[in-house]
Amino acid sequence: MTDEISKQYSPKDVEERWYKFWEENGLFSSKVNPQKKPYVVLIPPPNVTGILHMGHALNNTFQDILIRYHRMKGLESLWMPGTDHAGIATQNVVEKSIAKEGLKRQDLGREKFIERVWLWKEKYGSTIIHQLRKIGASCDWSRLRFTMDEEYSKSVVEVFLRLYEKGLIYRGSYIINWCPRCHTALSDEEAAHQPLKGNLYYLRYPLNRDLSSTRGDLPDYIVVATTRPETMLGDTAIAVNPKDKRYKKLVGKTVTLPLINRQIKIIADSMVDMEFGTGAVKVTPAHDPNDYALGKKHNLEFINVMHPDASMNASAGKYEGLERFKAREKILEDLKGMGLLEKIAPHELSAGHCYRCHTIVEPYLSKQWFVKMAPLAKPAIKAVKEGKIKFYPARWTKVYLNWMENIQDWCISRQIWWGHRLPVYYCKGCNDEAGAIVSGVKPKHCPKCGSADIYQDEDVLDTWFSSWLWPFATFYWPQKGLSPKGTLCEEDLKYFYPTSTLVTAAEIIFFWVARMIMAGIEFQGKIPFRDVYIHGTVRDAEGKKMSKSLGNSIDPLEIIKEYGCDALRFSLISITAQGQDVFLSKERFEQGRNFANKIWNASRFIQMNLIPDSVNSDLCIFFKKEDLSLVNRWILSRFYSTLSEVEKYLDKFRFNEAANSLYGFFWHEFCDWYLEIIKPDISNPHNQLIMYKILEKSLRVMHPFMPFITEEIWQKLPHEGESIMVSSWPHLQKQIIDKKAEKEMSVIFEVIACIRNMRLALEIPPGTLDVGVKIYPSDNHNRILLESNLEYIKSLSRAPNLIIGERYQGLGKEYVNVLSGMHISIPLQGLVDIESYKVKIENKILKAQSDIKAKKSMLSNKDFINKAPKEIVEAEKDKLTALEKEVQKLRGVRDGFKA
RNA sequence: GGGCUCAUAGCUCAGUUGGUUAGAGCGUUGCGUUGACAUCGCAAAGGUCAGAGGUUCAAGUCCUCUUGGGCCCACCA
Repeated sequence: MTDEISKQYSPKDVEERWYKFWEENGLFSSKVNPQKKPYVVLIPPPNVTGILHMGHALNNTFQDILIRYHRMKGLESLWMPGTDHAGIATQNVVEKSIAKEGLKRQDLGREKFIERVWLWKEKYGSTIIHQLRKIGASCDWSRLRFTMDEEYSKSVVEVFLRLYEKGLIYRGSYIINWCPRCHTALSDEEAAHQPLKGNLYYLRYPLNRDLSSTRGDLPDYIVVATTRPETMLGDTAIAVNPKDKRYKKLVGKTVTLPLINRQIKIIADSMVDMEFGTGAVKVTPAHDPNDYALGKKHNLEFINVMHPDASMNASAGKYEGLERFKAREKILEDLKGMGLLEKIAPHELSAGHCYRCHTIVEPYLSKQWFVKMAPLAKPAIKAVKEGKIKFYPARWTKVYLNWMENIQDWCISRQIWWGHRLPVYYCKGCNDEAGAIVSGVKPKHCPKCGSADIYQDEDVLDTWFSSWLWPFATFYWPQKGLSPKGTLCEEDLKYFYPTSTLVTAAEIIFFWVARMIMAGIEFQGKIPFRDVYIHGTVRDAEGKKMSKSLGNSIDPLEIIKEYGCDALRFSLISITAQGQDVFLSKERFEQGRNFANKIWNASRFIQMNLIPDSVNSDLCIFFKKEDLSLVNRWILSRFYSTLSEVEKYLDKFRFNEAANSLYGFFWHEFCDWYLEIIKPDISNPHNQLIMYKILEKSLRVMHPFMPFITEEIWQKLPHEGESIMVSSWPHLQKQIIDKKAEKEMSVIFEVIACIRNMRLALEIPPGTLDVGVKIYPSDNHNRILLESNLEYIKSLSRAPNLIIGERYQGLGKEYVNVLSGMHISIPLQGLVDIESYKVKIENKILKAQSDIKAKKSMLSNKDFINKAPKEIVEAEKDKLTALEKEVQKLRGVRDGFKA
């Protein structure tokens, strides 16, 4: 039967089989259970347009580890999954898809277009949900939500109404970020500022001499500097700093705006930076936020010169119809022809780009809906300051607070079709846009004039206006009773909210995390989660962000195909230090694959050597620790030490440390040492029991990291229960941690390493060379070595026969190596390179002597003796003694060479 | 302009509140396969912890500055 186990772990069928088993047996699902404490993680809902990339793989592996870990620890673990309707992104995708049929959304009309989006969503929207299954995500799929679900939309409307009633939602004309390609307003966060190589254009605006009463000592022009010359068509003033001597005389004068020939005033305002450009700034109140403020303050005219697609409109005169950058060229050309273009200087600037299509956004005056944020931010700041919500790593706290303390109002209306329609209506009869009717349902009659001719606001809400409700809208708030999925809305909310841990990337702290905290406190009166773990960004080997458009991405599904899911997960986790960016190359996944294979083969070895009934549970419980051999006590101790570390690291979100701790234990301690040592005596009942126990428990601890291989092996071993994923996390038995045994084993490792070194250094071929170990009678190493049954070394190194203690006498004439407390010797006849070995010993002596010198000077320092903790001082003293002893022995060895 | 972050072995990176001889993976070199695993084992070489100063009995770790990368925020026309 054991012959059937393949020499190599092949993940393919294993992964599919067990995932199906888990899902079909309902092991992912969770429900209200008063007996247990809940542990809840909300998935950052991927966009329905999403395709699984490495960032998802990393993000969701962290979450799955936490969920599986806490589930095994006996908590009611819920990983709430779902997708985001991603307004602009999805609309763009569908627009592209209908473009293949030669259609624009306007050709279809709103209703038909939305139908197409839903069709698209049904067909492709769950791609990423299926892909998440491939990485082993143990989400409760029965609870899957979508931010455009009918029920979810009710939460969105409810929130809008409540905020409106509180006076926190208002409508107004302001300068917003406008994406001319997507045809919609964007929030400040959605307009990502990126450096741009541009120019600073110096334009001459002719001064109106005829209106001045001066003697002609005025210049012909006032020169303004701008990066966006096309907006000059909308200029309604020029501003200078009142302190600026250069322009003092000009304040109050007028200029003729070239090309348009509008008369505009020169005004003074302290907002103007005298250092920049010429110190005179053109003011375009409808196309720049600063100018807008100036316009309000100085009562200027607001002239919008662009259409929503950023082509010039009628106010642009003869430039009407030109696209903004074409208009720029033309205007510059014309100004140049008129001698009004003074110079062009290269200028680095930063401009907002649409985060969906990367078009340069246009600051644009338009009527939009906003949420007043300051009142919402206040308690959310407090919650974090009081430590109710903690960020890991902690430095993100500052980023969060800094943003929250300077928070701006949130533009929430979007001029697209795919999304939650604003619950706002207008009466055609009144024809009064200011008299908006905010209502959850369409009013039958206008409250003012009684007209039934009522229409809904065309705009939809920002996608994030639904995402920020994720922590409670997923539990159907504010609904009561039975949900469409058969869950109890209020009970669920009460039990699962607040959630436990949020795992996400830094990019969406403002978009999502901060806003969820505000919404949670505002609408539930409670924070939405306790811990926020912010992980790094996945980058390629050159440090570039992995993205499809750059063509540098590594497809996680390809990696799963080639190396297996557990390999993908383990490699990702083990190389990702807390909060640091990850630099990935394909080779990184070999480590995970190799580890999986190691686990596989160690298990295979154990299964091949496991005697039936030797590990039944009766036997397991009734053994006395003292009866166990040193190596068994040692491996038990190391297991529980490792377990303790893994728990400590997981609780602190130091996933890589936890993974590496496990890796080191299982591979280098359990496989390399323990299994090799017990191999010759593997049928010993104690050895049988302990090797099985350590394997089985290790599998459980490794399960959250590598769910598939651990399940596959666990099922083949004697086990209780239906699946490792619902087995219990090993209980940390601190009393089994045996520092003494660990120390004693380290002596043995030292002896063995020493012998191996000697053999290699002396180029002794593998064989049956006798090695003598002489132990000083007074030294307790004697006991350790005798007890440890060093015979095992024979099989380990395939080299020497070891002779211990008295039998050493007369065996070899020369000592060739020393350890504290013992001499190890090999007879020298016939050996080759003694000279090089002597050099090595000489070097060792020199090193030890220099260490001694350093230690002595340390110990003669009164401050050290007085101020350092006693243990440190004692330890240093011991070290000095040991070093001195070693030098003495090394000299003995060196002088012992006579051959 | 403000803030964050990084610089440690040939490469990619760990290193927790300062306290043994600074670690891992990959790579390199040497040795090793008759029954767990060559996706393996044993070992070796390789580091003035970016530079300068400071605090301390003690600094890779804390502070200041410098140099060189990366990121975020901000209304520099």
